[in-house]
Amino acid sequence: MSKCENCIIRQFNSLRAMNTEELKKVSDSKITKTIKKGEVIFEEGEKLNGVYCIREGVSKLSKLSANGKDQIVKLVSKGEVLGQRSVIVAEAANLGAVAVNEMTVCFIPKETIVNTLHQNPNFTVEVLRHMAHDLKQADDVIVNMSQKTVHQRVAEVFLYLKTNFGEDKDGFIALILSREDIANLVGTATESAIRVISEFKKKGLLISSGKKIGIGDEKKLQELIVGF
Amino acid sequence: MSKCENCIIRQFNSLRAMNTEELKKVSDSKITKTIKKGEVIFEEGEKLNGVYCIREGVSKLSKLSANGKDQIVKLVSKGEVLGQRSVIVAEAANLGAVAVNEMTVCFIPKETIVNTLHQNPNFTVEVLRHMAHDLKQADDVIVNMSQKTVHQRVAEVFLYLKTNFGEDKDGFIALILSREDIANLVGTATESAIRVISEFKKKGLLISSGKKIGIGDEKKLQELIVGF
DNA sequence: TTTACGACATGATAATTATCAGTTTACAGA
DNA sequence: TCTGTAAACTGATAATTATCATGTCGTAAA
Repeated sequence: MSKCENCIIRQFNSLRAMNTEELKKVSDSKITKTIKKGEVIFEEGEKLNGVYCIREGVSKLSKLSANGKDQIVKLVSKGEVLGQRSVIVAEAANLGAVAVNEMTVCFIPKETIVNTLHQNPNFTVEVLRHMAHDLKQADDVIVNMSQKTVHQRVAEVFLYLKTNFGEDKDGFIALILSREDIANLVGTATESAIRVISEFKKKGLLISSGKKIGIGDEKKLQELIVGF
Repeated sequence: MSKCENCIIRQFNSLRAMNTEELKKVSDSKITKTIKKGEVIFEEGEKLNGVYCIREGVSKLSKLSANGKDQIVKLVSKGEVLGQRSVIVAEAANLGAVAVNEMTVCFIPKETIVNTLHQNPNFTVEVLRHMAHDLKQADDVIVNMSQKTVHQRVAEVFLYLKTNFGEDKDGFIALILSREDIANLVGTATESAIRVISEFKKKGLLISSGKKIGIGDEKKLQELIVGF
């Protein structure tokens, strides 16, 4: 079993504020699991017994709305921690988490987290910082959702995907998402998302090959987002 | 000058986790101000030198979007603290704050907050709890914005206003907002908001007299929100 | 290879929402 | 009281987006 003390993933999240002793506790109590593409990590409304530290892969956090479709609120990937919020406030998960691709995660029981929270102020402040960052991002998403058109939001999603997940050698975005996922991320109907993508392809703003999609003209996409 | 130790407002926010000594420091360093309706407390992008604890009145937190209108992200009122997020991560304010009505606030310098954050874990955890709550709410707003119609969002806003700000003796919501503010809260054009309000009035879902608006049929509004 | 199915795609149409233009109303200040 | 101005409102129309219906394509299982 690998040791958390040596895990480089830790550098990217709040666990880096833990001391050696605390990390040892985490290491001893953690359970590493692999999760297949499409598998549910936890459901909306589920009580969580711990958090999931992502070593590999990407998860979508989404919420089902009354009309039957689910809105993807955010994508979470390598180095980030899933379920932190719910564990801290000790309430049921507000969002559901599903694996977008094959994942490797470390499950850390809530006791380990909560104890450290009350004993190590540095850790608490670090978690607070992350949460503050998430909150800012969420506020920005609210503004985007309510003030931008579907065209602009689609453009934004692809630039976001590029900067956060990178490109392969052929210039396609490394993270493969279904059109439906893209639509759920944008907050629009799947058909609408497909239409906009086709339009962007025709105009050279995007390129694609099968399910792979890449940025064709980043500058034009940027211009489109801010409004011609 | 009134003492923070005796301030009941404190009971509602994270300051209640401070000890006597810390509260004394806050009390000594705080500046009480009154802010007139429509006045700016801080602007989007401004560096904050402290937080504002609201003793009286309501503030809207909003963000200007490229198309010229600003989206109200949330309303903050008595007992809540403004600017916490920006002070904690030491970065410029992401949202601007404007007084919706006459306000009384206590300005607390950032040093006082930051110092306590590093010294009193209970305080930090309490702030974290509040932030976690805000994050959940923000996530819910994202889902509402992208999945609900303008009609549903208008209905939701009025129920929200009723539960959070109460009603006067005639059954009107205690907080008076302009139609433009309501539109900015809903994330729609002012004319659209006005039209929906008129429609709801005709159907008896809302009642109104001048700028005052009240709930006419709470049950029907609820049904409308979840989708008949 | 054939079959079946799900994801992708496109057309036609309807529903929702924004925009523009103009009118009425409320109300603060002269 | 009169007057000017901002907010509230209404109508007509355009733009955006959703929905339904249908067709194509690729791929995995038989």
